[in-house]
Amino acid sequence: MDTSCRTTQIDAPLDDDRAQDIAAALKALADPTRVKLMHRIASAGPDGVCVCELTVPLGISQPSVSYHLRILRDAGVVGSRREGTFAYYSARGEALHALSDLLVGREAVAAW
Amino acid sequence: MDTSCRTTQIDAPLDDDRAQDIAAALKALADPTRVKLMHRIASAGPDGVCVCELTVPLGISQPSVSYHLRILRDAGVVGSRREGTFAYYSARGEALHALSDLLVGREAVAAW
DNA sequence: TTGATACATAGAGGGCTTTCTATGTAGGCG
DNA sequence: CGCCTACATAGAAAGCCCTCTATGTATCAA
Repeated sequence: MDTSCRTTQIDAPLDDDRAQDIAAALKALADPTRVKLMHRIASAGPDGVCVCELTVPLGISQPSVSYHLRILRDAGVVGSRREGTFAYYSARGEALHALSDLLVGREAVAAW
Repeated sequence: MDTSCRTTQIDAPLDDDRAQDIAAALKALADPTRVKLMHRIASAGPDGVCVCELTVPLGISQPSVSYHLRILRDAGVVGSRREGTFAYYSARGEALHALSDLLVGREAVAAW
């Protein structure tokens, strides 16, 4: 008897580059500190939050906050704006929606 | 003149444990290999996909596939079922929806 | 029982991540 | 100018993640 696996797999495999991009976006959010940052940033209005409001309550050093904010910004999930010596970060709902849709297969480009 | 930061921050901070949980769930998906696995698993029907269908096309060793499948299962985004010597993995839409809702602030429990 | 197949687990190695301290840059005030 | 504040960057140390090979467990067939 033939005992080999018989699952039929018809779907095209997910492109390497696309998988990388998706993973990179998710990775940006996949850290407790950044989750907390996003919480604070997104719960602020569209004007965003001043960085100085983020440093103290998180219990990590200011450079660490800058490090994480950069990652969030590079991933496109937050935007930044300077005003004098202050920097304000705000959530980019567009990017978050795209990721959200991806998770439930609502994405235009085939995801999962 | 007072140049101190004036952003008002009224929201309650996000709980450490909750931030950890959210980050852990996202982290499970935040890897190119696991993104590809999810793509294949979710594009299969509710019966799931046989592991043997996942090992070959991903270009990594079988133990590595097992490693990633375990992470996805521990995170609750996939379920597994045994049938003889074969194992079938299927997507858990419920968990994926919860994460999806979280990203856009549609979550019942305060997130961001 | 003996052997083969499917999958999981263990342990090691290399690379990436996150943290810190120290320093750099830029704007506002006197 | 000279100093202070707000934020970013650099470099080092510690820990985690992902990969592999080797081995273990379970099911099925002969």
